[in-house]
Amino acid sequence: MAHASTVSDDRLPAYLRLRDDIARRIAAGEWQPDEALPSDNRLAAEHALSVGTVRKALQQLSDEGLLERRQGAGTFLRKPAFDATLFRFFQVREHGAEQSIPTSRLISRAVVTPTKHLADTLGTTEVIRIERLRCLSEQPLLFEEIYIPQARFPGFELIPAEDIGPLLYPVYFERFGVFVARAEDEVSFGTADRTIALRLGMTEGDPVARIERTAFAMTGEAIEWRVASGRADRFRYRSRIG
Amino acid sequence: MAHASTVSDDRLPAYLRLRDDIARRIAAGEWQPDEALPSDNRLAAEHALSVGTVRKALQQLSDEGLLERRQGAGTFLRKPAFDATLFRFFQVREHGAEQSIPTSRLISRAVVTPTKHLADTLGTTEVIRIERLRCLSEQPLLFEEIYIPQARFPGFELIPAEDIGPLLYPVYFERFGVFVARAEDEVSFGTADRTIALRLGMTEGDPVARIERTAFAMTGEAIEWRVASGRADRFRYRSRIG
DNA sequence: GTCAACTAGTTCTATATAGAAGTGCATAAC
DNA sequence: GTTATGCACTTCTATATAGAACTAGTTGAC
Repeated sequence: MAHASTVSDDRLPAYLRLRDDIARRIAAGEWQPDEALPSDNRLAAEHALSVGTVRKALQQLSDEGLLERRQGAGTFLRKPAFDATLFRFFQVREHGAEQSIPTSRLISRAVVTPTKHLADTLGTTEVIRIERLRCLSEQPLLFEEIYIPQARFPGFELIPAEDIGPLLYPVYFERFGVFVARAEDEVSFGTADRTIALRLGMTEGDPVARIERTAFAMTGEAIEWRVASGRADRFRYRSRIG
Repeated sequence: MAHASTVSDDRLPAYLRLRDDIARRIAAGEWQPDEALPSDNRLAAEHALSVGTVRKALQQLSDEGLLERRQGAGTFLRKPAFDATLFRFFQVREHGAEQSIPTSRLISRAVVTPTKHLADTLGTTEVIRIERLRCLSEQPLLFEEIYIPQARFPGFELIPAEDIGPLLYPVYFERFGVFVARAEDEVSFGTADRTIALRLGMTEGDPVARIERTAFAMTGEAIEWRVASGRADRFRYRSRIG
């Protein structure tokens, strides 16, 4: 097989080492979304483990949301539900209107030198800066500055803009194998500076809501830092606790 | 034993029925925080199940955060970490100051007739309304209106104010056996009306941040609805996703 | 008194096995 | 053609067992 470039700690129990191994193979793109993995029995035979141990590893990956186990059918790679979990804020509060996904427009992409705070959180001094504007029915809603480490996303600034959809995390995953497992948001309130006012079509000093987000990979390292600004009077942020 | 007033569906697998049974006994206060539950072997014998099945039930409760399993020591009821999970917003953003828990002052408690929206979410027409003001070093920070169903919290309005600490969820749990398992927050920005401005010592029309929270019990029913308002310029809300 | 060794009891890991429950496809019946 | 039936295969449930890893208290040596 020899599919593992790095190897789990030998002192870890077998089911955890198997979990890590499968997680790596998922990240390496060995299976496509909705494609069935080998069955419990096959995996047990291949790894010389008992079925119970294999089940324990797969169950954990299923709990973590990477896999989906369908009784009678098989174990499938789940296509990450990015929208539901990581892109659920900023619903426009119209009267009866249901939330629709805003359109996205890339404004700029460039390699920049980060501030010290940014360099610390991303752990590198070479980052790519992305500016993006989200609109809903032609109305500018949200202006985003996004920073990602160049080492993990080589050539991101060269991807044709039309290949980048309204959501970035799928792009991270499909083109760079980087899976966003967790994120931390921080919501605060402020006023529009010159550039934000320009982008959002407001006047300087108007109230804006700001979301600072740090996104983490499964390994725990910070993968992205972004700050999004939008009109405060339209802002609505939902969060589930527990 | 006969400790179960209601009983799980017979069609459910045994490990789930056991999980429900133990969850009920926890809610009924059968064990104190940090007190050890019976061992896997004892539970297996008492319920005429195998140890593996018992372990599966306890593991699930451990995943849900109700229990804590310590190898070699036993299985313990976890004291709910209310502060960390459910009361972590509204940090004052001073320069180097670490966050400290604000003091709380109850302003009023009364049985009121709810609005239609409120009656729908709480599922009753008899609710108790609580007004509360949170301060940090004498500075008013946050004004809260809290609504709870009278049926689940009978006599809450009669509890001496000095018996109610700075956090409500422990009171819900200890005096009424209601455990807040989950909550949904919704953050938005607006302007201060007359009463809010009065409570918070600001002038009418100043920007305020608003957090609407619906809290749910383990059974899934809504247990509390509250709206908290605070100065927008001091506001900072943290949220963890994934 | 102090410290080490032992011990009973606990959870954790791993294996093996049997059958139930569900899926998807091929084949047969009509 | 359409509908059953059967079958191979999958995951799920439940049991049993053996030993490892760990905890907390007791006993014993000094």
